[in-house]
Amino acid sequence: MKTQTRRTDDVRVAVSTVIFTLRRIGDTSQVALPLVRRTRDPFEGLWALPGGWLGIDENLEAAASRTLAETTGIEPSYLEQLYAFGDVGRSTSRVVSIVYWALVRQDDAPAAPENTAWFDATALPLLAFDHNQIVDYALWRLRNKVGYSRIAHGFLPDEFTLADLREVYEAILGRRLDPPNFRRQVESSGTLIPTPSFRTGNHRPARLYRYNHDVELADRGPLPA
Amino acid sequence: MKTQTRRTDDVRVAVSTVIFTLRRIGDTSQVALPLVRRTRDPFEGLWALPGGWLGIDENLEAAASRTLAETTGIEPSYLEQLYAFGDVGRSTSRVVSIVYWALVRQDDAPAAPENTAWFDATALPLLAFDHNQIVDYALWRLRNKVGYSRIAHGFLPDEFTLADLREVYEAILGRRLDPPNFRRQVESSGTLIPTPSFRTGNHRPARLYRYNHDVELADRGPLPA
DNA sequence: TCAAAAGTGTTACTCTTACACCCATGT
DNA sequence: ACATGGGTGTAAGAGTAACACTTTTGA
Repeated sequence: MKTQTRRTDDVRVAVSTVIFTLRRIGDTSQVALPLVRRTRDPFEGLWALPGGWLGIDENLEAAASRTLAETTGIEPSYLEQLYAFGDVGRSTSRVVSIVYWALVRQDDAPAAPENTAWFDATALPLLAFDHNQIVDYALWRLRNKVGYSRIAHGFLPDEFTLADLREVYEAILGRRLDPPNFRRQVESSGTLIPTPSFRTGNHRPARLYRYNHDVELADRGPLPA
Repeated sequence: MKTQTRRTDDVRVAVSTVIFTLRRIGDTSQVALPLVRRTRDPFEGLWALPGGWLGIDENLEAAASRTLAETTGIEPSYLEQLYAFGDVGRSTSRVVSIVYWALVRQDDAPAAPENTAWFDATALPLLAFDHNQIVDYALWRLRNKVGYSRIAHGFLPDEFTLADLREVYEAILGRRLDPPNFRRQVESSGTLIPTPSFRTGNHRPARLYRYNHDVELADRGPLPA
């Protein structure tokens, strides 16, 4: 057969990662992500998700961690597989991209390396490949997951106030939440442990909380591997 | 470097599919899936998910459809990507498996080919590779998805009674549902269109319904590709 | 007429939402 | 003292679950 001249071995595997963080803009927060400017042929000059080829002795998640570290210089606070993209037409050669999504805390993020910049996740330019779709899908997953998991923790330091936590939710969901109801919901979930400390500021001091790591909160699904 | 002797090109891509159908056992239904007996070296003799190598000019979903057709001889009523498994140790050579899961209607399923058999999804033997984990994860997704989507339709013919539909739910969820409450829930969802026909049987005739394909029911997520 | 599934009605209970109101602090 | 965010109370509404009850058929 004619098609036998191109074999299975010609399919290459890449790993890319959608890395989310929270940026403070004025009195509110917004979801941001780092992109890398392409310096090679397909889509040269356009912004793209950080990624690279899968090493032969490297697990998928390890490859995602590696590209993440190369881009942001830090460890992710959360990392999960998003989807495998492998349509024939999505690149000039045949590439199957295993895409991960991750959360990082802005605090411990050093300056972005050369050719890397952070963008507002809700107002991206035209990206290389099908990366606009991929980011949209990752954003949808983030918004969805914040509703039933402790994913917001990935944006917060060890100790935080309920207002801090609520601000994370508001930035992800893109809408304001009622503070009294929010308090009761997270309190009744049993995932927060109150500390003896308060954060003092302009007004009444707010109690600091930390996450209860014992409560696994049915993090949804017998996550494979 | 030493590791440069084995390159990215040595990673091969396979596609496997978890194919669910409903089998009638006595007066109840159970979820079943086809497995293929391995005839080659890694795990020879054990049962495994149907699958094969990704063709160079073949989309991921097309590869899943192909292996599905080779195993069951029919088109799936539903097909969705499950997860990409790619740990270094999961096979003797380096293989990244893109796994799909699918639904087929038992009616139009011909006899299983050589070396293929159908198993009760909740009582599987030891399978090759990490396929037990994979099936567990697919089952979890199926049970989860039945709660918020019209996935049950994938097991039913065009016209069906509310008892038929409820039986699908009960088989997937593994528990009995209250018929009156079930009726109201599906009726209020607006996804069903009553037909003028009834199914006559031993007792009071039951109205036949069909799915309303206009209602997209927020099938959860800007599913990529 | 009787068994059994089809289908309707009703009530209790939980969860969500909206919002009034009090508390404690820095200025 | 007062503005402001921290924190409590409460009541209306939606959604869920349990179950009594009526309807319609074949045997």
